[in-house]
Amino acid sequence: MMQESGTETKSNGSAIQNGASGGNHLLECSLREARSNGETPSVDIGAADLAHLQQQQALQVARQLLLQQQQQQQQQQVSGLKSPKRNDKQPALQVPVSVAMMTPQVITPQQMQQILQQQVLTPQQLQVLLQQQQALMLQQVNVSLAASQLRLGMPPQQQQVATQQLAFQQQLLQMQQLQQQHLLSLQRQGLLTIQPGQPTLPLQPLAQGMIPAELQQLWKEVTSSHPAEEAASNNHSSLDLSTSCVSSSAPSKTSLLINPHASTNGQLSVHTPKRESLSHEEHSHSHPLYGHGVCKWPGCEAVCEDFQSFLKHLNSEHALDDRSTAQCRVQMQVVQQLELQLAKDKERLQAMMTHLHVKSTEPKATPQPLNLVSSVTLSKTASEASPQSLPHTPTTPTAPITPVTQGPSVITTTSMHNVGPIRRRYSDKYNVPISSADIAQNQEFYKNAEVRPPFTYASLIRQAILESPEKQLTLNEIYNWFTRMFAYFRRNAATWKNAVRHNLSLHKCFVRVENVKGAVWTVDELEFQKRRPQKISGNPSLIKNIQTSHTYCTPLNAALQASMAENSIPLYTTASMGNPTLGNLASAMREELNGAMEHTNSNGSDSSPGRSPMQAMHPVHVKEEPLDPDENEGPLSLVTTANHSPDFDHDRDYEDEPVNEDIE
DNA sequence: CGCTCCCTAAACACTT
DNA sequence: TAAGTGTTTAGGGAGC
Repeated sequence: MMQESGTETKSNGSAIQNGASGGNHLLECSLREARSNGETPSVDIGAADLAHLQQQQALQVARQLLLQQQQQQQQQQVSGLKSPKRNDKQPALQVPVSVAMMTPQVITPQQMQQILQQQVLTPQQLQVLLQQQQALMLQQVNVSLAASQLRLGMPPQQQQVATQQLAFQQQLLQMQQLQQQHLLSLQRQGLLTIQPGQPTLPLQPLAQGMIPAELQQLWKEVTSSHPAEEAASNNHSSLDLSTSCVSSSAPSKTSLLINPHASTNGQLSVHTPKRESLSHEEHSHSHPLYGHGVCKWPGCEAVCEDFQSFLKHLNSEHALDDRSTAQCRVQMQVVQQLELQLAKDKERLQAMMTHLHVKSTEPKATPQPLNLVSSVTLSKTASEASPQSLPHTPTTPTAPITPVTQGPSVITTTSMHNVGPIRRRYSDKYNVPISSADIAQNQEFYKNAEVRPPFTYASLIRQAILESPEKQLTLNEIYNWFTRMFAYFRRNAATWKNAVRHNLSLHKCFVRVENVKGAVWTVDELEFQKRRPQKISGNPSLIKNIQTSHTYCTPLNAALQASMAENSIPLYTTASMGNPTLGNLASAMREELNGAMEHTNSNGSDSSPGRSPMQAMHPVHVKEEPLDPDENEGPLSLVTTANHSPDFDHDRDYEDEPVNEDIE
């Protein structure tokens, strides 16, 4: 029925311009890529810095204990965050290290030693304290996350801040990695032994009042029994420390100088006072305790002109004595606790990933959730996420997640690639909002698992087209996109291809543009938006989650985004293709949701002020085929970055598979 | 219950 | 002629 008019519309629509935002797109993609790789824009953290971090932790531990002893009970849940305002112009996460330095604590080296020698630092205590500190950091991260989520609605300056916060998060990750390396090295050296039975404490949401700076101070006091030297090193120390601690908060500013020498996997302190080892390492300028002209002994940071002087300093100041021993012990425990914590976090991560992967299958009450994922691809996906994880997830469903993710019944193709069409799946998902996390994850997931994506053909087609540099694709290219992005579509080509064609013809939102070489398909965003409204209306949960800020064509990017928009979020506009960073993906998604909300409210009245889908979107008359049959790389790469899945490469498989057979 | 969406299947015409 | 591309029609499930 709509056909007739549709046909005409289509031809007309083709006259529109082609919102080629390719340039932007690429740029942003590269940005995203960088971020997604965990690369910190302007800052690097060296092992030395890591060492500092650990030192601080140790200090905190020690001090904490002292306090505990002195005042019986500690107000464990101190006022949450040290840094109240995150939205300030200042990098939200500044750790007042330098400030702390000026306010010496009252812990003498003797005290510290005492503590250490008395074994006051039980693993549990250490862990608690460490966790508290970590919690603080996590809080900071969360805050920054929250900030980033709001970014879209922020003024430019604030967005910068948010960006910095992102950088901070990445640094944290880096630090964790480094710490891990460090721990491993320690283990190798036999300096660290892990007690298996050690209880692990749950990460506490609220951080103790202690801040890194204080720890730093503590360390200082404990270690610096040499006023003169301390004075000399003070400058440095404060600088270095700020580096290690604060760097994150002000990446751009601080621009940490990580000395290359110090990049020795953080085999710091533990390496200590062994002369043999010293001489051993003498010939290598990369002494773990020496870097950047500074002694890297925990809390020391004495300036040493050259390696020789450093050795001298090391032997004289950090000889085998009680103090050094105590410090070493602290360090060991710190490391140990960190390791435990790391293990725990890893476990948690596994569980999370497992849950996310399986969850989609849960709702279906499928006999074998795991099997949903094709045996072939599963291995891949699963292995990435978690080794053995998948199986036990059923139990994990947590309140927040499970309900939300419930919708998309994943149809397994595994055994059913012949079975093919499973209808209800779609209906299920329609009303189920897909969380950003889901999407992000699912993207990879669908690429590898032969699970039917919970998106309509229309949305997928649209996404495919929008992701292409020219915002237009030939039918064949669309096919390719499907097979690349979804393992599921590497099967039953006849079926889904027919569906694709059907959708292209049926929906007015898809405009066919005649080309010299043939025809390409473009998206008429307006039309597309029009048909969205109804679906979403029934999505209370979605609406609930939606916050505010209308986003104009937020920068959602990934293929998923489109799908997302399709399924639950109407507002998606191409104009938004210009996209921010991966880090903002989540926030972007949220924005998307917001948009959807509004859209819903306005019920398709594509009146969103900020966006102008048509302009940005509409295909211009195409005179020449933008993409070669095999030019899929173009759109593909975009997708890849967009998906923030750096490892997109690994889904090469799609190429060898059916794709070829389908595509001549 | 009717409407609308969406999916799948398939027939048919046209083009390459 | 075969294959690919587009268009239509039909039937069915599902949510509102």
